[in-house]
Amino acid sequence: MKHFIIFVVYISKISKMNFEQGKQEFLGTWGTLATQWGINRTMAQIHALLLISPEALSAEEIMEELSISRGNANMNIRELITWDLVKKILKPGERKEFFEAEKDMFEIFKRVARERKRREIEPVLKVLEQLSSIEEDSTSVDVVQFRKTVKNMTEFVSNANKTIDTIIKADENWFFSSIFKLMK
Amino acid sequence: MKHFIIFVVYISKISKMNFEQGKQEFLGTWGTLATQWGINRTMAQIHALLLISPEALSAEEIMEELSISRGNANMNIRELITWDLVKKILKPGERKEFFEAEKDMFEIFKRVARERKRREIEPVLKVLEQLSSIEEDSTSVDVVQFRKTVKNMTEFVSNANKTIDTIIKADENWFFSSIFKLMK
DNA sequence: TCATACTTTCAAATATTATTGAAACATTTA
DNA sequence: TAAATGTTTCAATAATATTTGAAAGTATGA
Repeated sequence: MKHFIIFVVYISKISKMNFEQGKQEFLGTWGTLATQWGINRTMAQIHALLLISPEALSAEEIMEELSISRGNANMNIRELITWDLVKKILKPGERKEFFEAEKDMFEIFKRVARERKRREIEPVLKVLEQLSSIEEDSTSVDVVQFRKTVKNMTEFVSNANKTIDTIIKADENWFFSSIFKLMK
Repeated sequence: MKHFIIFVVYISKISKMNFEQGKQEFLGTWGTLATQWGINRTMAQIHALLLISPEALSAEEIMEELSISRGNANMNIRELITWDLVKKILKPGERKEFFEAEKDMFEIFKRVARERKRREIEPVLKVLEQLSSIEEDSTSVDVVQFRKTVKNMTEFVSNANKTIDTIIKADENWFFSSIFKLMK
């Protein structure tokens, strides 16, 4: 009996979702996902909120909707702006700043790719380059395997880097249709 | 003068790197990178250590080399095994378990892609699916924009998911050469 | 079966990262 | 210029995630 009730509650929870619940679910899911991606929860939630918002929102409205502090909101909005995912809007006659998200998914993807490339891939390539020039003429298996690993990794990361450049320049339809042609 | 000395120290640091230093730099860099990717530092360092090691290593050797505790080593080795990046080796006559990493970079990339797809993309698709069925026949701009966002996102994530499937099945040379052909 | 050699678990300690909120700072308007 | 209205900063605090290490668990072989 107990299990039956739990089951009914569960079903009604997923099937009778209204707008407000759907919205909360969306913001929450996006936030959780972001955590796994090394982006912080709040930043992702603000972005998600702006994505589903037809109008640009003020810092106040964002704080209110997500129940977060002024400082937190400010920091993460700024960060979203440096990622080029959100822009500041000044409405004529209003003194307040408003914020609006880029809404095209492929565009979002490309901007995230560009930022991650800059922050992660490029520094790694620099280190790998340095490592390929260690001065050790030992022929021990350790050194040999180290060299081999560094070489393979450099090659791979450098190819991946070029691939990302391609994607960044690509147009969505062209990109996916090219990829899907490759599948056959 | 002070700056000159700092400069010389810096240059000698990057140019006179020997094997031991190079190794530490490699382990450290890989660990840092992993943090940004939502993977923990130790897991990445163990993987890196096994990558540059010509022989399979025991838990003891891993603990020793990375100065980590037994529990930590064990947890992260197990996690690497579930990601299919490391496998257990039983040497005949030895009672101890040894561990060995997959060394082919493209293979590593594919296995990480497979795992992340399973852990991140698929759950998100499930949520998006649910969200596209919210019962709200309001025609408010909010609801309209919400529907639009969910629809676009579903489409994009689903294409990305298929793309990852393609990559997982691909062979390295074929994949990169196809991508590079697209660039022209 | 028991001693031994090894692996796994998990609660507590530690380290890391995110968040708050009040104060400082900046800009606009009367 | 002062008051009003916003924005930004940052030290303190809270929340999360990682790590330790001792104890429990397991498999091996004499």
